[in-house]
Amino acid sequence: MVAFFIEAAEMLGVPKSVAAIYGVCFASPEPLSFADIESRLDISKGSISQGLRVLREVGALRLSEKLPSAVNGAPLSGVDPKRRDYYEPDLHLRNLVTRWLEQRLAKQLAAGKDRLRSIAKSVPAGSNGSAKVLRGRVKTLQAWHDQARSVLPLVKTFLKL
Amino acid sequence: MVAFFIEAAEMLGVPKSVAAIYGVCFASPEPLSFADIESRLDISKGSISQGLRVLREVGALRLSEKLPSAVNGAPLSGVDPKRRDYYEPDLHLRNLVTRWLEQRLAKQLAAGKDRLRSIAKSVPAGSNGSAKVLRGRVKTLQAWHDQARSVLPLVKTFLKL
DNA sequence: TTTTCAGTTCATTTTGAATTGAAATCCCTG
DNA sequence: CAGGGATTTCAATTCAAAATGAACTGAAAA
Repeated sequence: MVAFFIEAAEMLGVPKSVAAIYGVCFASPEPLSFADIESRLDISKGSISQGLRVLREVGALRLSEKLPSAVNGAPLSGVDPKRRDYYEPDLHLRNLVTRWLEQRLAKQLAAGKDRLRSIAKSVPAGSNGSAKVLRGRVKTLQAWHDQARSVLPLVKTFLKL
Repeated sequence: MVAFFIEAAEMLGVPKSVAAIYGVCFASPEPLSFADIESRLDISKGSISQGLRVLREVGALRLSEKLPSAVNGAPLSGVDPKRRDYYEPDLHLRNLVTRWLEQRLAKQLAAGKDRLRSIAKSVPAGSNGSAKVLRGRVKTLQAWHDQARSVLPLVKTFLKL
């Protein structure tokens, strides 16, 4: 399961450790504590702390209010559970993906739009061959860019159904 | 223009140098030689050579058969053009994007499918709370995965119009 | 044939993001 | 409020991907 998330994350440019943390939490029926994660993942405390922060910020994990019940009779080691935070996945992958699209794609597309505008302005106006070619190129870029922007909401809509 | 491509590339996980090379070629009305690229980009020969190879392999650039005509009266420096290769952008951006989707996304999604299947098999069958939760999680994952797979062709279609 | 130039290769270096680990901080509890 | 464990912080380290550049290849020119 962890591997599954790591692979997916790699493709989206999310650090492995973050993916792994989300992975173990997602794969656990009971909320996990910091220590639980540490013991399952062979990752430094520092990374875990940071990873948890990111995941909380993004809304991928949330603090579970109810303490994990001692499932299967296992009495939850000897530690006082009240002193730890327990994390569980916030189960709307949908929202995660949407948010990701929003952040990485939408932002970049917006920036690109401005840049393209200024590029367009700087293209020579002449009617000789070169100028024509260049204007054509810019047009191509703009067309592609517009398409990308119009696909975005489409995808978002689709993922919501 | 180069910056535009570099930004886009960063998001897709393409090396900067490669994006830059494509950028200058895309931005030039005349095909460019190795030396032209070198002079415009402050990038080492090695990187240029490798970048050109990648871009050729991917079909993003092609060798131009016609030598660049001495445009604007500029007599094309003093060098013998016959000894150089000249590159011009080839694939429509559309196709580039499609190909990228095909390679990175489609491949990963296919792999994920198998992995998910084997995950599903390994989930305990019991009817206690934990088992139920776990089965639910796997279901969620599968649903999400299916959605992703169904969005892909949609996007491809859309980008073709 | 020798020379010269265009381009390639690949071992090495650089770079920057991810990770670590140890010190600092927080906060519960006696 | 002191002690101590849980978490955070952040400077230093690691590590993989990317870039470099010197040595090499091969083809054309002299």
